[in-house]
Amino acid sequence: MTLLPASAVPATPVGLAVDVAAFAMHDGELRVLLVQRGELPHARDWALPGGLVMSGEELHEAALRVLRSETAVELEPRHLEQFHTFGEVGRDPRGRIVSVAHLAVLPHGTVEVAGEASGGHTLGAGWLSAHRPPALAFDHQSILDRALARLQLRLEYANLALEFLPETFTLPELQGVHEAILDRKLDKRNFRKRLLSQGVLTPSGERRTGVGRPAQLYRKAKNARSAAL
Amino acid sequence: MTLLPASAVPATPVGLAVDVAAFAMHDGELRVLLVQRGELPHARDWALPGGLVMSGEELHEAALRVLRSETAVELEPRHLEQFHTFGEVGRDPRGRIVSVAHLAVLPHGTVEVAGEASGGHTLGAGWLSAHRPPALAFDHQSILDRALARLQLRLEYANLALEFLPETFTLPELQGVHEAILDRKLDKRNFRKRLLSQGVLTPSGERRTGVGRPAQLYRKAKNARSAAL
DNA sequence: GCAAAAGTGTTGCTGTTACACCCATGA
DNA sequence: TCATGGGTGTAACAGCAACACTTTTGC
Repeated sequence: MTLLPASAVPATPVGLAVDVAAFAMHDGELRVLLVQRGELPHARDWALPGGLVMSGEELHEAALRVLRSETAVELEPRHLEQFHTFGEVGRDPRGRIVSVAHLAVLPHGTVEVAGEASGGHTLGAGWLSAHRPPALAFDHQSILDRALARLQLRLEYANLALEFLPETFTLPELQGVHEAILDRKLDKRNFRKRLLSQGVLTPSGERRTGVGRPAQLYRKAKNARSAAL
Repeated sequence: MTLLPASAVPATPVGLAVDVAAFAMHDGELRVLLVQRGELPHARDWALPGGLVMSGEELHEAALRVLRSETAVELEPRHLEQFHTFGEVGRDPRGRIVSVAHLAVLPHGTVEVAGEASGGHTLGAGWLSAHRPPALAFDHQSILDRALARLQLRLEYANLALEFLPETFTLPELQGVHEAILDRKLDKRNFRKRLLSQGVLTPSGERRTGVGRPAQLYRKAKNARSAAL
């Protein structure tokens, strides 16, 4: 910290931004929130929501603001976490911009509202396939890749899958979330054994009826971690 | 990214810095490189080397520059990795400074040279106990805590312990590095079994003689990972 | 009674822990 | 020969992967 003049902070010509990879489940698929750019560079391409950090603003506040302003919807993430900072010199043709990338998880149902929105500089917003997205602007594909990797990590260490679901849910539903995030099928018996032995789920007594045999409903147990490293 | 005017990058009044937690082994102990501040705030307190990022400079280049300029020594890290970005509004009394924290590993022997140095604004630099450091300036204790946690993680996922040692080393020496990083004793037999079964070590044929029974020397195998998430 | 989805156990493998004695060398 | 540190094996346990059939409901 000693290269800093003791007086005031010099305005370095390095712009600081946040980008947000916000995930939710829709149609049994993992979706990511993307905005379609309305201006150059990369006009009409899809991009992660992002924007410059303001001076009095915490990083996570900037992430929330950006999420809301670019989608015109009051999104309430269940989880928000910084996961990497992207600062390669050539990553943005407009100048030197370093971006702190965030991972957000939005609960079930969120996906309904954000079909069409119009921030100032976007053509719209949408929830698109996270594993097979369209071509993305800037280095946003790298950011998304890394966000997915972190999300997959968090399945093991925290129980982040729970945050994608409503308060009560069935085990097959939870398994579906894991499968969507990992992008592969899991064994039903092993999954149940593992999850139930962790003791983070409590049966609600109710059952969900519908097609086929009714399923036990569970909810998150009182003692559930959420953060790690 | 859409809150950015398409023209040029506005100079946000947010300063971007890097801080570096550089580790090395000395006297069988894990040490971290600290500089003693020569000016306010926190004059005479110890701090991690750090400084503002310049506009054309990659983040890791800034980390290397800061490491060198504040210690007046040509340090050649074996590993350098960004691990978290610290941006809390009140973390620096001089203004809004967001800092991308880096973890560096320096090889055995490095510790000899950096006893006394004099960058412009420091009283000196030194390698101090990483697990029991003196009081640190700003939020540098939080940064160090997180750096240690990441370093411990990297013992499992990469084989970062190897980077602390010279090209050839004995198994007890390697175990010593693990113990110093984890700050606890390990079982000799289990450690050997685990490391040898990983196949990342190849015996060099030579033995190290000295006190007691001579020890087999090993070197890093050709196929060794170094990075993960 | 049939379609659809929920639920259930066992076996083998692999990795981890705990634990105590003998071996090779230099002084 | 003794002090010093290097090197070795086994048994219990936990966690994980593979694998197929029965149960409950709605129609």
